Amino acid sequence: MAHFPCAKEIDAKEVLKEKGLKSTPQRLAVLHVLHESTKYLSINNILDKTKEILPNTGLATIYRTLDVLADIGLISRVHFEDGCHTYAYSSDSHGHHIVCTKCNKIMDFAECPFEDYMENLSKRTGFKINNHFLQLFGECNECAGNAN
Amino acid sequence: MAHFPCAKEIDAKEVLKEKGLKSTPQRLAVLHVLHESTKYLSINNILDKTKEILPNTGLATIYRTLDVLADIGLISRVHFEDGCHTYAYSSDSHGHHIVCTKCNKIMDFAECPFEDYMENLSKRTGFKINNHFLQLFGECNECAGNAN
DNA sequence: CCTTAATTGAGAAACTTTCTCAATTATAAA
DNA sequence: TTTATAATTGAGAAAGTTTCTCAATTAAGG
Ligand SMILES: [Zn+2]
Ligand SMILES: [Zn+2]
Ligand SMILES: [Zn+2]
Ligand SMILES: [Zn+2]
Repeated sequence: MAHFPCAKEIDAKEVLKEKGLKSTPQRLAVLHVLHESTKYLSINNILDKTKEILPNTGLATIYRTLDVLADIGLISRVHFEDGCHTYAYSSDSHGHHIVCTKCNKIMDFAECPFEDYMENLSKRTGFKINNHFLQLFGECNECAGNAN
Repeated sequence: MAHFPCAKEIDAKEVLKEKGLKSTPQRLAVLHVLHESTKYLSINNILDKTKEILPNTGLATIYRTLDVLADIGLISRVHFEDGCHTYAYSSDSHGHHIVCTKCNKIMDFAECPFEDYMENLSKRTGFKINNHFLQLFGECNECAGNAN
């Protein structure tokens, strides 16, 4: 709630406009919730936090909004080996995530180690590679430091 | 159906035994279905194909079996940017997949380009990286060659 | 063979996601 | 400013997915 709207949310209005989409309070609120969080959030996490800003927000709107924001690259879906459908803010359209498996903290890193590797792999496999999905799991410095 | 059981399925019996799990016809049939397929398969794909071998197989058994096989590394879950929960055979426990987005064909490649990169990234982010998830999307040689 | 604990099938229950539609609202044109 | 319009929303119903329960079955070891 602290600083709303912030620069990122003003940018978002531009992106929405470019795509011919409306800048609704619901969309900005959901984006704000994800932007403010250092952890990945489930659908229900997002609904609850969005309702703190806009109490009447409906669940269907959350689903629709997350699809819209993910499609235009303002947020990312976060996948886990045994189930997915959580979401996180994405600071960069080519952002990969590191997830702390202890406290759920999430960090995105923009640079990508794949550019070279791709061509090589393309040749060997015969696949024309268009896209990739990378996610790292581990422990953040706080959690790795703690004995618990 | 062609060659059942094949070498891979005999190996699977060993792995199940090591873990104290029973080698049931259902588990071997599901593994066979995934092993035989060149494409990733949804839960319902797997149920249908398993029923061709064991007609009474129940849906709950498919869910339970996929969890077991994935936990012991004989198969992998395949994730997509906008939804997941499909499955594929995994020839290697550190196997990453390339998925053809036109025909759903899937190929796993065992070698991993990350070993070096990890340490570097660990230092910069402060995360202790334990695990990673990588998947590539593109077009297989057949699909890339065809105009359609 | 027996025994025993693990596994299964079936359907119920719980949970998640999508759909429908009337009411509302952001936007741009007048 | 108003006004017109198409996009978006909330609510609840519907559809779809996953998990649970439990009696019956069965794999595996003695
Ligand atoms: Zn942490
Ligand atoms: Zn990348
Ligand atoms: Zn293909
Ligand atoms: Zn790897």
